[in-house]
Amino acid sequence: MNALFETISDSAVETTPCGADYDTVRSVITMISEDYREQPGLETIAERLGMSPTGLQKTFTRWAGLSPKAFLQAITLDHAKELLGKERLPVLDTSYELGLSGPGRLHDLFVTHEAMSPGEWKSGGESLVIRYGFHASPFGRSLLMITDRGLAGVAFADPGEERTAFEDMTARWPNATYIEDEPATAAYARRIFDPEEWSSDRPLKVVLIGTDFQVQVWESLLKIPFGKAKSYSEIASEIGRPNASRAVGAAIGRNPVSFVVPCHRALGKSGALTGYHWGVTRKRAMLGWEAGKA
DNA sequence: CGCCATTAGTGGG
DNA sequence: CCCACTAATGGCG
Repeated sequence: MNALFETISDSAVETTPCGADYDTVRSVITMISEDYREQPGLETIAERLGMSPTGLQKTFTRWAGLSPKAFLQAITLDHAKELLGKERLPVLDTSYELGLSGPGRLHDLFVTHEAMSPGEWKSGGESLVIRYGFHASPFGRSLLMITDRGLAGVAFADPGEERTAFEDMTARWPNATYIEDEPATAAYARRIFDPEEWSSDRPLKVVLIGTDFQVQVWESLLKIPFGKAKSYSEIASEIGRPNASRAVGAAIGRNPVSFVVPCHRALGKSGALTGYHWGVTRKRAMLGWEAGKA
């Protein structure tokens, strides 16, 4: 497929992922997945970005935990189908599965949640006080929004688009009071984006603000383990509306707590990445990033 | 067969 | 009316 990616052997790098790397990575992902006509190789991409191939390789690997080549494999249709995979129960070896349930969920961002129904945030969030701040994340700049009941919003922005992301979020609860409070949101940012900080002892408090249907869908997303995925129709069945897969898609698209409520783990039944509110490129990045940590 | 593109049916907001 | 869906269908290697 992309022969040039094989020319440079891996160099395992053990550094924590740095937010700035995402800009580089985003360009790479875009080039290899969207410029499919030319199929640029690592050397070409590095040149376009003004980097050396080895430098690019290092940056990419530091970010993803995966070489570009391996990353590419992790976001193919075949691999996506495997993520959807039918819980093939190894009938003979239950102990294996039990042993796996620990390490298998090692990398979950544990979340406790409560719902805030439209009745509660009536008239667009009249009495809702939301503090917000922008922070670096492995997926570009993120906008975090918190209430006294917990994390209410996570959005993403490409460079220069912060304003758009902010307006997107405030439009959801137009009458809420918004207070910039970066120090307050910074603690959340660290917790959310660094897997080292994930622990079941200290779950992250999230408040889901939406309709009953939406909240049901989002809760269902929270049950998908790290590094796995489900189809929209599976989720529809799970909440007892087997024919509502399209409505499920719409509800997932309205998920205000991106990444934390893992909307990137919802795929089309065929394994296709269909869509993502903050850009399919970012969805690819999240799935590939998870593949590198899983 | 497999891989598109098109169509019709779909349910929530 | 809009939509981050999907199963069915028909065309084309």
